[in-house]
Amino acid sequence: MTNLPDKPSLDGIEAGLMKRWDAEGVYRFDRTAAREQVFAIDTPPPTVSGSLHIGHVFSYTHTDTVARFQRMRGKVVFYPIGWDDNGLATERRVQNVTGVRCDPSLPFDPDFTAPFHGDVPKDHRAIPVSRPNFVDLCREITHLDEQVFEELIRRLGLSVDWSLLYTTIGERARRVSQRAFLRNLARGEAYQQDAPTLYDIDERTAVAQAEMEDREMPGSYHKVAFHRTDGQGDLVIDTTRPELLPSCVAMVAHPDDPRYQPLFGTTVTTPLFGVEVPVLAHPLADPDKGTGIAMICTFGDITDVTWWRELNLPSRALIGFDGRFATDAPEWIRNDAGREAYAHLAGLAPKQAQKKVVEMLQASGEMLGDARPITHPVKFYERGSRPLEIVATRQWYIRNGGRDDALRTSLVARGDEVTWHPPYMRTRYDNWVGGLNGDWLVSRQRFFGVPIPLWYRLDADGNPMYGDVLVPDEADLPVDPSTDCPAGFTADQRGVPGGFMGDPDVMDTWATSSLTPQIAGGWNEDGGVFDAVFPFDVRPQGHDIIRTWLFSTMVRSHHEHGGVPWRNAALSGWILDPDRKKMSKSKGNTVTPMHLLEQYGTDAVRYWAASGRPGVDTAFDEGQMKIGRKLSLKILNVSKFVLSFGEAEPDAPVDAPLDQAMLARLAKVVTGATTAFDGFDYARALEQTESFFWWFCDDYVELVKARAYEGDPSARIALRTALSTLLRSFAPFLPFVTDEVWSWWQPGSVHGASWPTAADLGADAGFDADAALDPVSEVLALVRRAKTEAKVSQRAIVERLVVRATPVQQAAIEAAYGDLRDAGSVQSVEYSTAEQLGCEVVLGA
RNA sequence: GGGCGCAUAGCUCAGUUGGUCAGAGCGCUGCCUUUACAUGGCAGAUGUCGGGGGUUCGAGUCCCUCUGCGCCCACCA
Repeated sequence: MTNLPDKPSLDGIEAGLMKRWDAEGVYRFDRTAAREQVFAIDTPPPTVSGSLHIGHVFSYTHTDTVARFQRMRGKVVFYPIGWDDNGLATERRVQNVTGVRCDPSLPFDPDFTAPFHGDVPKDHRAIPVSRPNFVDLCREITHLDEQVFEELIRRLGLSVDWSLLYTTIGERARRVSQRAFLRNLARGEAYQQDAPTLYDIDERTAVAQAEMEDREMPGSYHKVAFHRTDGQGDLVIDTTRPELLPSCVAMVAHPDDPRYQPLFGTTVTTPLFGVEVPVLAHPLADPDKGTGIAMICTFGDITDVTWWRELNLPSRALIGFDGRFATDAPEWIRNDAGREAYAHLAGLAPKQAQKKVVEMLQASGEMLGDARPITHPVKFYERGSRPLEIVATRQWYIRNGGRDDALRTSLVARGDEVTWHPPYMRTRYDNWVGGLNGDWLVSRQRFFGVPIPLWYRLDADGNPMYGDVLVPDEADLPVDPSTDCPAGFTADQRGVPGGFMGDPDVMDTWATSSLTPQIAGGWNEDGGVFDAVFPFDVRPQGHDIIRTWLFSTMVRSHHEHGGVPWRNAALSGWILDPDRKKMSKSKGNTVTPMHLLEQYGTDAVRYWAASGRPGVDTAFDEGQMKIGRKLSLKILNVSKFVLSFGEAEPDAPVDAPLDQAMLARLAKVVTGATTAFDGFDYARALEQTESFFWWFCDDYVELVKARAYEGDPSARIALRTALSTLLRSFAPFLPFVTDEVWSWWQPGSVHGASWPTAADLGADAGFDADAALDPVSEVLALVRRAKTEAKVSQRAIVERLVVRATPVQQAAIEAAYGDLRDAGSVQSVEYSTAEQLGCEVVLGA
C-alpha cells in the first residue's frame, strides 16, 4: 500500500492522530504484563492550581520520548498521569477566584453558592464558609483547571495512558495516603509531639523544613543593656528582635569567651520588664557575632530552640497562632513597670511591637545608640508573605533521619540504589539528607487535603487525650474524622466528655504525593497493578524538588517496602527566561505553550524541548522552534519523494556500494541512538538521528535519485529501508509527522512499530561507512561550490572533473561515480593522486 | 561559611574515556525559479573554547588557581 498526498502538510494533523491513538489504544497499559516486561514511569502530577508553562512542556517531553522509545523497544510502558490538586496552593486559588475563606467552625450550608467566579473585586472581604462548603468549592475549581491541563497534555502528544489518571485528592489517593500513614504509625515511624514548630501566622499552619526558604530582609541591630543583679553595671547585647525581650529566658555566651566567663552562673534583669534571667554558656554562641553574648527568647529562631532544649530553659511564649502578642501580661513579668511596659505590646504584631519596644528602650535609656539597619536572611514559608514564627504546637511527624543517624545513613545509602541522570544530582540528595535537622512534619492546619485518619478519646472533662489514639480499620479507608466516627462510638459522642474528637488536621501535600508510585500503581487496591510496576523504572522530575518530592518518596518507600521506589531518577533542567531567570508564575515571566503549539506545531515544540540536555537549564529561545518546524517539514517532503519511486521487487539485493555504505552508516546511528536512549539521553539520540537525516537528504537522496527514477532496485530498497528506519527513530520526538507519513505506506501506528536495530539494516558491522561516503560527499560539495561561485545553476554541466585524492579515496569516489555523475551533471572524470582531497571543476559553456 | 553546576561564534547550545574538536542551528552574506521541499535548496564569513599557571609529544577536553554567573545547604542572636 502506498497512498501519497499530492500536497503534504503539517497543518492540523494533530487532531486526527490524537483521535486515532485514543481509538486504537496505542498507549494503553497491558495489565497482564509481568514486571520484567514493564517500563514504569512515576510521572510528576502537575499542580493544577498553577498553570502549565513552557517549562512543563520541556520536561514532560523529555519523559515522553523515553516512554515512546521503551514502548517501541517492546516494553509494556506504564505511563500514568495525575493531577496534584490537594493542598494549600489550591486553597489559595479557590479563595482568590471565589472570594471565600474557610472557617471550620461554621456549619455546612447546602444552599451555598460562591459569590464570585474569577473576578473578585479588590475591596471584597472574604466570605467565611464551612469546611465542607469550602472543600466542595475546591473540588469544583480544580475540576475545571484539570480540564484545561488535560487539553494541553493531550495537545503535547504525551503518550500517557489516560485510563490511569489519578488526583492527589481523589478517593484512591486518600485511601493510599491514609493507609500508608497508619502503617507508619503502627511501626512507630509516625509520631506526634508537642514542640516548637515553624509556623506561618498568615496561613495559620505549621510548615516543614523542606518548605522553608530564606529571604533577604531589611532589619536592624539594636544594642540593648541588661542589668547585672550584682550591681556591677550592664551587659550589652546586640539583637535584631528587641520585641522579644519580654520572652527572654536567659543570656548565653561561648564557654571559652574570657569576657563573659566571670558572669556564668550570675543573673541579669531584662530592660523594661525587669525579669531576672541567668547568664549561661553554650558552644553555639559565637564570640564574633554582635557583642558575643545573646539573649535567648521563646523563640526568635531555631538556635533559640536548640538552647531552650539543651539548657533546659523555661518556655515564655507570647506570640500566639494569630501572630500577635498575648493580650494579658504574662505571670513571669512581676514588677509594675514591667507590666505597664507590656501593656503597650499586648495584641500587637511583631513588627509593630518592635517599634514600640525600641521607643520605650530609647525613653528609658536602655538602648545604646540608634538602630543600625542591615539586611539579613529570614526564614519564610516558601508560599508565605511574613516571616515564620516559632510556636509550640502538637504536630504529627514521620521519621526521616533528621533525628536518627542510623535512619539517615540508610536513606543516604538508598541513594546508591538509584541511578541519577545526570549523576551529579546525587550530591544534592546527599546534601539535603545529611543536613536535616528534624523529622518530617506532616500535619497541616488546613482544609483541602487528606485528613489525618485519627480520633482522640476525650476525658471526663472533655479534653482530648492525645495519647489515646483511635485508628480506623484499613478496610474503612478513606475516612474523614470530622464526619466519620471511630469504631465503638456514635456520632452523638463527638466532642462530649468521655466521647471522642477527630484530628482536625490534614496531611501535608507532600505526604500524599510522596506516594505517587503507590497511588498510580494501586498499592493494595482493587484492580491495582502494583507488583507489575514497583519499583518503578524512572522518576522524572525537576531538580528543585529533590528535597521534597524525591526525598519524601524515598522515605515512604524505605519505610513501607524496604527498598527504593525507582531505579532511575531523571532530573530535568529549568527553562529560563532570556535574562536567565527561572520561569515561574510568581515572577510573571512565563511563556504559555498553547500559542507556540499552534504556531509551530506540536512536533516543532517537542523538537526544541528534546534538544535540551538532561538536567541542563536552558534559556527559552523561540527561534529554536523554527528548526523543529523545518525538520518536520523536511521529513514530510523527503518521505513523499522517497515513496514516489515505488516499491522494488522484495527480494532484490542492495548491491550498490553507496547504498550499502548509507545503510551501514545508518546502522551506526541506530546503535548510537539506542545506547543514548538506554541512558535516558534523549537529546543525544535525537542529535545523532537528525545529523544523519540531513546528510541523507542533502547528499544521499540527491546522489541516488537519478538511479531511483530509473527503477534501480538497490536504490529503491535502500531508500525505503532508510525511510522506515528514520521514521521510527524520529517517532519518539516527532510523534505526529512520523505517524502521518507512516500512515501513507504502513499499517498501524508508527508508535506501535518496533524500534529499529542495526541488524534490521543488514549492515556489516566492520564496514567503514565514513571511508566510503565522506570522499563522495566532499566531491559533491566541491562541485556545488564551483557552480555557486560561478553563479550558475546547480544543474549546469561539468565538462570535466579532475579529482585529486589518495588511492583509497579515489576507489570510494569511483565506486559511486555513476551517482556523482548524475547528481552533478558531470561529463567526464579524471583522477590524480594527492594527500589532500581536491577537485578541479571545468564547467560547460 | 560549605557543596554543586555553568562560563565555547552576535544568539541558543553540542563537543562521552585528551590526538581532523574548533562544531550545529538561528541570525548574517551571496547564489540558485533544480520536475520532494521557496514554510525551500546550495554555498560563505564569524571564535586568543572566561583569565593565569601546570601535567603531556599533544588540552575546550586532566590538575591547581583566580574571576563572573546560577542553584542547593548552613545556628541568620
